[in-house]
Amino acid sequence: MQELTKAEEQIMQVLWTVEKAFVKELLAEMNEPKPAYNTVSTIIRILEKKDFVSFTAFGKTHQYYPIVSREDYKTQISKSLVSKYFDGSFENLVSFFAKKEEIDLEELDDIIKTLKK
Amino acid sequence: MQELTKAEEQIMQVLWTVEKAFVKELLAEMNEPKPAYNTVSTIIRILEKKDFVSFTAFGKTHQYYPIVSREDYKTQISKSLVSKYFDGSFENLVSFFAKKEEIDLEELDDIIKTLKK
DNA sequence: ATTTTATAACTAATTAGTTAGTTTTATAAC
DNA sequence: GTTATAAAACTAACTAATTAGTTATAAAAT
Repeated sequence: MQELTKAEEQIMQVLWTVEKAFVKELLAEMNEPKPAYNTVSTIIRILEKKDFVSFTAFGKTHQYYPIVSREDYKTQISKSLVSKYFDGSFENLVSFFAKKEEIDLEELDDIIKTLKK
Repeated sequence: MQELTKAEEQIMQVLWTVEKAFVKELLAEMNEPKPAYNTVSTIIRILEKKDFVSFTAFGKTHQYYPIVSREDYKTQISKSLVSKYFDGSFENLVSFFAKKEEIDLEELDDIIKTLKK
């Protein structure tokens, strides 16, 4: 699986949210300043070539949908972050941010208890 | 703090490891295929402009060192990941990867116990 | 003092990514 | 059937990033 560029990621985030969409609909979901219709259209065709999206054709128009899930993509990029900055260990990441008090220990404790059941 | 491009990040990773270095030394630390000396030199000057590195001059030659720590940078990019993919919550990230069994629950429990002391 | 060497600085060339105009084509409206 | 419309496909222009050659300059060697 390849990495997404900034512009590609932006489109994917929208598509992951709406699950399927025509270019026009993607554009509608985007924040100002909106890119040109053709810009979105170009990027989605790049995403097609990268095998991140596919489409169903309705006559001439295409309804696009993700073929890489948000979950799979976030798994990949999280792992890449952990490998580059936390020695490949999620435990290191947790302990790093727990020390910085960015993670609540009680809450974490609850999460573990729930998962252990 | 700005984001690093791929090439910039590569140089920073080396510099963070060796703590201070002349261009020649950075190059020596890099894996094949090694870039040209001038490539490294250019990138480090970009990093200078971005305020990621500074240097001490020895006559004409510069010994570069990071002015943004690895810790600060990894904090930033981790937060950016969490905000984009985990709804801004580290707890979400932990629970996501715990469910995928990428994080060992016992180990996590130990970490929490240690930190609570 | 002149030549050599090593380095930073500058600059040019290339490649990757982004943006949007133009063209083509299928469908819809008349 | 011709014209209008809307979308994808193609393409060009632009911007950002990468790579490395050329130049200038300071220090070292002779």
